[in-house]
Amino acid sequence: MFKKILLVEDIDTISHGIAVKMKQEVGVVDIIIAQYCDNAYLKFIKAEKDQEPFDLLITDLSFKKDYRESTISSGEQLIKKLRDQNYNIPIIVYSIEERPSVIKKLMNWYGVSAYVFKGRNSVKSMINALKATKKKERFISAELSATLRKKEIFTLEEFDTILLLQLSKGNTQEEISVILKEKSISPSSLSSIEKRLNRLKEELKAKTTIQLVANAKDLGLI
Amino acid sequence: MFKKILLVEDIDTISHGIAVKMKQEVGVVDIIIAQYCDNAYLKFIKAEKDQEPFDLLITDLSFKKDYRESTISSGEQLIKKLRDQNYNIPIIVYSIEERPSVIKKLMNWYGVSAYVFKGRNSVKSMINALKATKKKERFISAELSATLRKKEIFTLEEFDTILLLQLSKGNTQEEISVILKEKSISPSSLSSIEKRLNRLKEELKAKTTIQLVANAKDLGLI
DNA sequence: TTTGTGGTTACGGGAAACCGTAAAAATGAA
DNA sequence: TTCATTTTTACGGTTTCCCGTAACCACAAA
Repeated sequence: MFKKILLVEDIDTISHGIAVKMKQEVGVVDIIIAQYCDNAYLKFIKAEKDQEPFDLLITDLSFKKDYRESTISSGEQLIKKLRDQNYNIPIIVYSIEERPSVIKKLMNWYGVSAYVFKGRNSVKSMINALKATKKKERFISAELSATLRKKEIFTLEEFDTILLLQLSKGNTQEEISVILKEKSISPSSLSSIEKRLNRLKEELKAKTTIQLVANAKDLGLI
Repeated sequence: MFKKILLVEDIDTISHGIAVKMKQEVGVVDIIIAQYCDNAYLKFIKAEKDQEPFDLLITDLSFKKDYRESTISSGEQLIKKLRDQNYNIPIIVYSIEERPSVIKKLMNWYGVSAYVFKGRNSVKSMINALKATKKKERFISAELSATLRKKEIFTLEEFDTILLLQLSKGNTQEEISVILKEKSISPSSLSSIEKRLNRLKEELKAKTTIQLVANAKDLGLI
């Protein structure tokens, strides 16, 4: 099994929980914890230079901001940075993120080997992810594999995002029309705005514009 | 220190992490973990009946939904249910929630004794929370106490909450008026609804009703 | 060229929201 | 009880939103 693991996770109880369980259940020897992405990157590079590289990276995606300023602020950025420098270390992502588009991107673009969902069975999932990764196989938590297959992904175009954001900022449709014209974004007419909002209402099953914005907020689209 | 603790937390790595650390650092004897609120409630009641009650409740606020159907779906609902039945067990909330209104509500309305923020230092915070609770003192994580003092908090009356919720569900003001009349909630006239919405818009600095609902969502008021 | 298609814009009528005013009802104190 | 104050309701006028229709434009296929 893996000997030296770099675990990137900001919430301390989670990293402790993982470390303990991994040692108990899988016999991992050495787990180094980093609470910031920047810190993780430095540790990774240092280990490479010292000829004592990590053989697995487990990372969260989102990290809380605090007083420290950071250049790498998300797990995705960390992964990208490593891949851009041609480090092919196997990576397991451990996150509450469940939007298919995000997961697909990680698996397909960055060659992440496993995606473990932070949930009620994540210890078992993590063990399976480790085993699969060891065998150079892919792994995705059971809770997600279903939704990944089923749900077609619904993403907003830039224009839709602008509309919803402007509405949530308190601008009327007419004001938005003016703003769009000023920025010379096309389309900008009131009609087009209305039409687009209608389409969005259908897609997000909203009766009123208020509900549309509320739903968009719930789904994390804005 | 506390002898028998009920820990309500859905993500298994977190509950493991807490359990391990609490036993190591504070010498807690017995930690029972519940991954669902319903389950937690049942365990709590059973312990009371068996004359072996818990002497502390530690709970998360938000829980993932899965195939199981649940009647209590959030930590707040669980707390409310216990308090409504006059159980005065000390409660520590452990959550990533950082909106002041939510925290204030828990501390003031439900008499939660400590609020621990899920972050990089939450183990230490949790230990301090336990100590404070033992001494019947209050405790709030350092990261939060600052923001709590600064921002003055705005809490809604029940009527306001109904309005905003109905709006976010896609009902028009007229429909809401009908609904209120059916439930014989006073006031129920369109005029009163309009007036109340105007007041809310002022208080939440919203230009439009859409922004009002969006802001309310951001602040965790609905 | 014509024709068709997809996207944008313009416009008009009806619905809902917005805003001010005033009457009616409820509340509370003397 | 009376009187004053607050809350709730009713109503009319204006704005914004909503929705259908139709014109306009660019582009591509025939």
